[in-house]
Amino acid sequence: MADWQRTHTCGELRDSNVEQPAVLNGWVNTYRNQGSLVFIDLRDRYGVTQVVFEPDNKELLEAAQELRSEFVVSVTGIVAKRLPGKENKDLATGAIEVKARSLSILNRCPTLPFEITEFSDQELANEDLRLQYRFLDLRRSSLQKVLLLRHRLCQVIRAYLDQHGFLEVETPLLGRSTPEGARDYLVPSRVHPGNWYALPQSPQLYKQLLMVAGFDKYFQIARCLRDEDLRADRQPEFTQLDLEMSFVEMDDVFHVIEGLAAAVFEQCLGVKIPLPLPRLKYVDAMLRFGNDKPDLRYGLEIVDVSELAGQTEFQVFRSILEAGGKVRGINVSGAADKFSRKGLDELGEVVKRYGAKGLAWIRVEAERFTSPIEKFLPGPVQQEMRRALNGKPGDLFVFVADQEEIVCQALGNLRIHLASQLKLYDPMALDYQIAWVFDFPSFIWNEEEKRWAANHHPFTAPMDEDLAKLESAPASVRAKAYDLVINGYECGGGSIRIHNPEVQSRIFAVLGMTPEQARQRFGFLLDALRMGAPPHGGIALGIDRWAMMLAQTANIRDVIAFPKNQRARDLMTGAPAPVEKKQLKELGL
RNA sequence: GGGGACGUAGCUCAAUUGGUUAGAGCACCGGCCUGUCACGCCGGAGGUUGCCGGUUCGAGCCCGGUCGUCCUCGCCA
Repeated sequence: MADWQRTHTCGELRDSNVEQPAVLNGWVNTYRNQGSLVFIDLRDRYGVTQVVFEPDNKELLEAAQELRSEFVVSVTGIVAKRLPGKENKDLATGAIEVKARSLSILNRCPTLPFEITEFSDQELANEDLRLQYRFLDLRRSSLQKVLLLRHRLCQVIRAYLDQHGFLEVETPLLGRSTPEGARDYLVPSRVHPGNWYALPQSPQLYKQLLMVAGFDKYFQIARCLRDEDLRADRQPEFTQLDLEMSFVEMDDVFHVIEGLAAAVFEQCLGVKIPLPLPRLKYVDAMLRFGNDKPDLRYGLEIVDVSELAGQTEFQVFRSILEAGGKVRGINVSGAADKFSRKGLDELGEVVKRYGAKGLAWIRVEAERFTSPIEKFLPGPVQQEMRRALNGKPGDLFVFVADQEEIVCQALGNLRIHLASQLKLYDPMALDYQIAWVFDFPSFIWNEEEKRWAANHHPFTAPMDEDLAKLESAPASVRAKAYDLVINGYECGGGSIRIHNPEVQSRIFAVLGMTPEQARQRFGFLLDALRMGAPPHGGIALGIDRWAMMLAQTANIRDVIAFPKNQRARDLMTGAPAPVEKKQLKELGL
């Protein structure tokens, strides 16, 4: 061992180490020069330890005075109890300090583009600057904590699934493009000019083939790539816990994942998740929350008042109902005096962003309503309305009338907006409302391409009782598909798969694929289904989003060591970047 | 591709209605300091107000364009 190498980390020295010699390696976190006395806080990923340079060794003191933030140093010294009253209770190592005997500067550091040390009252530097120098940003303790949490998450998953008999298997990154679904990232083949690999959107087909091969419990922590536009919770490459089981139905998948979720929150955060998790049908989620991934940390449920609206004299309501639309509302409890006319106008702007024409509102008072539409509401209807929305004096009712899809979108997003504006939940509380959403429709109509598209993916099994309606009424076919929702984020999704080649062929047909196209694209799957495929199903959990939940951040870049920016660029390396002509030539491009 | 927000010192921000030499804190440099811990005190340096153009006696501020970043709609089986 070289004489500069550490004997302890910067987070481990305690009272019990007093009078022992120690060598610490780390970064100068802060530097305090008092003339004849220099203190430095030495930092590594385990913690911070105070080192003191005293005047008895003039040469060493002078060397210490050269130190600056983020120098990498090795300090040899003796662990000492701090002077009485000088302990630092904010520091795990705060009872002691290291009295330096020698100092070796392993590397110097210029003034950095931004400061590493985080202060509560100082904003972080711009994110693009921090992404450009991600290796510096990652020195921040809050990011180190997040990556630690993410590591713990993956360790808990591996341990749990191993204990439950799951086998971790890797599947290819270079595969075949499947035109259904997201846009593929393509990789040109040098050996086969004009031919292309696609990077996987998910290991979906491979894991099904593993089931056919008999690996009845499989998992993989797999990178997935989709060439679509980014969001605060979406990166072009992301990580899924991909999992599949044979001889199972929905409840079996739910059971495994519920146990896993409980283990994750217990072991990562010490939070107990009550099981079984609540289950919500898709139609109910859309009705009550306007959203298939509802945030269940707060109320503000949506109530259908179409029938009552039909009994009013309000032409806006009546004409929309006659056109087959819906009128739905939310009781914003106790909010009657929290919104001025201007505030209500702003809520109207929110719903307009989602296609609604406007927002009707009622302030609930003891005896009557105050509202621009009050005069259109007969007394008995007002009483019924009050009852339907469980209105009390001081409440605010808001309504959107439109086609059902727009009502859901508008009120669903208004609900989210209101909850945030009225602070109906604490984003920093360890409050996790986890639920299953199931009973999804199998197909959605793609107006642009004038065809049915798979709502989940084309390998999702329809409900047995809906099989007969596959060709005659695709819209009414429900799927054996399910999503796992945490605090308003879709954190997982899966399904029972089709294991019957005929059903699979019928699905391809509904999706507008000719048998020849189906065979050309998915022949290997159809063969596999013919050759002894067991019933199977599974799920994929979004690891990045789980990490976001654990870390309580709304930004996916916070939980990825080297993320892309919103325009899919890596600001640190500059990728994507041009390549040499020679490289293109080799690829026949 | 559409909508919105933002861009001022190395960093975070300020700059009244368009009006003097664009300020502050942190960081940086020099000096002082024997118990600091976001040390303190004194002094100093640091600016193409993203970029281009326009309006004006005068632009950080108004207008047009452009670049960049974030949020969002579309998209994400």
